[in-house]
Amino acid sequence: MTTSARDTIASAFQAAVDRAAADLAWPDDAKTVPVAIERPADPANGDFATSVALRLAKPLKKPPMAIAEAIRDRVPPSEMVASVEAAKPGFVNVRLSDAWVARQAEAIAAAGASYGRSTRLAGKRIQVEYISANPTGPMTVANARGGPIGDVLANVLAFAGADVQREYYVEDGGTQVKRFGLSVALRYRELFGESVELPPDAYPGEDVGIVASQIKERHGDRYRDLPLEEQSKVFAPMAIDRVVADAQRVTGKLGIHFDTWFKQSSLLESGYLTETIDELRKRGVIVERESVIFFETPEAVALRREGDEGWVLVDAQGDPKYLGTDIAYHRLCLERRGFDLKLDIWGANTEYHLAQMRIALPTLGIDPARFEVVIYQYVRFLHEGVLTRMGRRTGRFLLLEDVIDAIGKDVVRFFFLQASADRQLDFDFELAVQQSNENPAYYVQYAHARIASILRTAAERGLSSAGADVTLLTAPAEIELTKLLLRFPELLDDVLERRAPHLFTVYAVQLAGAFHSYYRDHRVVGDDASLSRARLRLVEAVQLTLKQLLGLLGISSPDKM
RNA sequence: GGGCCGUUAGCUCAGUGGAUAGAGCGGCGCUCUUCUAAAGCGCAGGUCGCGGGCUCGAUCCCCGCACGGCCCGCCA
Repeated sequence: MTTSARDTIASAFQAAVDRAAADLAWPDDAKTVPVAIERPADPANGDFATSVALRLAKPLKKPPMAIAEAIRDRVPPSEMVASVEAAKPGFVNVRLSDAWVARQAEAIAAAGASYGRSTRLAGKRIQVEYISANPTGPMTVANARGGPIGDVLANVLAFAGADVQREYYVEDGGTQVKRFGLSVALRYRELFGESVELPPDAYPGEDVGIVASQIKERHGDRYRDLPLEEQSKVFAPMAIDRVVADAQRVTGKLGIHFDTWFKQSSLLESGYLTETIDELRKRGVIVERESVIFFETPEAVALRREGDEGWVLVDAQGDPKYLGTDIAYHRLCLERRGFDLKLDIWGANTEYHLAQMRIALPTLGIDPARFEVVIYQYVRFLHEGVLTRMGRRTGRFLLLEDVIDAIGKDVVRFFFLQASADRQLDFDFELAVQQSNENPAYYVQYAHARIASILRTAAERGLSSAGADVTLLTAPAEIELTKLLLRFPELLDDVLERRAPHLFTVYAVQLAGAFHSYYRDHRVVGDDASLSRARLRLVEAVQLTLKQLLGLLGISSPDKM
């Protein structure tokens, strides 16, 4: 269980403001001003600061510096704080005590694998659903982006004590699947020398042909004389099984291991969609026109474009449509499967669907706060020198597995987690291969391996950190490095709060850089045995933090490189 | 027509109201008889897309515009 230094200082600021408010009889509206804590960019301004005095100046009608001084004088004394200052134009700056910081190196190293862990989400059951690519083709770099994002968020939630289930939703029940079956059937016929014409909505990718050949290898001409429609029906599930098996292999290569591969077809077979529609009907949000079942509320109507027929849940043939199925699926997870929260990772093209879901789920009495979605922008790739959107339906894509095989899972994961999900990514395969040895992922791993090397050397010389006196850590670089370690718990809070796993990579590079720099200038295993022990303890803390980070990122922590 | 995301160094990107805007790669120049040079240090490189506004203070919030991507299906 780890409380961040930031939280501790924030409480101190809050206490100081509360006391000032009481002592000086501040009016009530002063209490609405949040006591925000920030980290000054310039170390000359200390380690933490609050600008609350500047914000209070107007409601209190007093000069900000006077308010800052009043707050400064009421910050409770603490062994962790070396100084509290009021600074122009009205900041209150706190500097941590070097001695306290140095002692944290010991605390961190002693915490071991529990460093950063908390129980704040204990008892919460959370399903994280990610990737869930249509089972109609191989995993591409485009749909892979949700993988690391979802996986790392799942890791962090679990690290904070949540009971997390990782789910891959296999959408094997829809129209696209029928098309896929048809495309495979046509390719199957082609293998027997028939000349076939692909309809415009068929899948053009070569992977379809591969599935067809696999079926032919396995079953020969057994299905050759069936009518096309029959072939499509027979081949669709076979093809999907193959694709799902591939997805399991490829996600496994990425270090992603799902707890459940939930089939949409099982939901449909269970009758839960019908039951859900009945419930929606009871709640008065269903209309039927010409045998088509629509979801309809004033909000839904308002969102529709002019001329739009409505939101179809089930068509006139009785075939369930995506919105209908997805409402039932989410209801199943939140009402029957017992999750307190469902966190989905979706691609950018689902924006409209998300708006629909946000309207539909509350009509079933589901608290909207229990359904959260992280949307990520698309990955484009360089195709014949031009940036192209990937799409299986266009047959233009870059296979995830090829990329993993070429540059390794650690680099792939790191790459996807460097940019915020909001930002579109461009992937240049050639460049990625070319630069795979000059990669920030290696930079971070190398720091871990270097420390392992130091520890080996120490062991050879019979030296260990046992009984280390970390108060000997007084060099500025040692204090700075330890302060950086103290940011790790803050970072966990930020990643959780913002659902922003990319913050980990940014910090990891920063921490690795600080260590590499320290390494050059400070001999860890040296002539002075007590100083060596203290420094060993520090680098153990650094290594441990790196290991926690890499573990959360799902990247290996090598002892040798 | 409406909506969502983006626009920061040559390139890829951090920085979600604070004090002098950062990193990696690329460029130039240094540093290995050393606990791992997959590293370190230095230099060069910016009208934070443009124009307004709110604010003591804006790369960050609001409005407008431009550019790029995505969405507005009885596809998923």
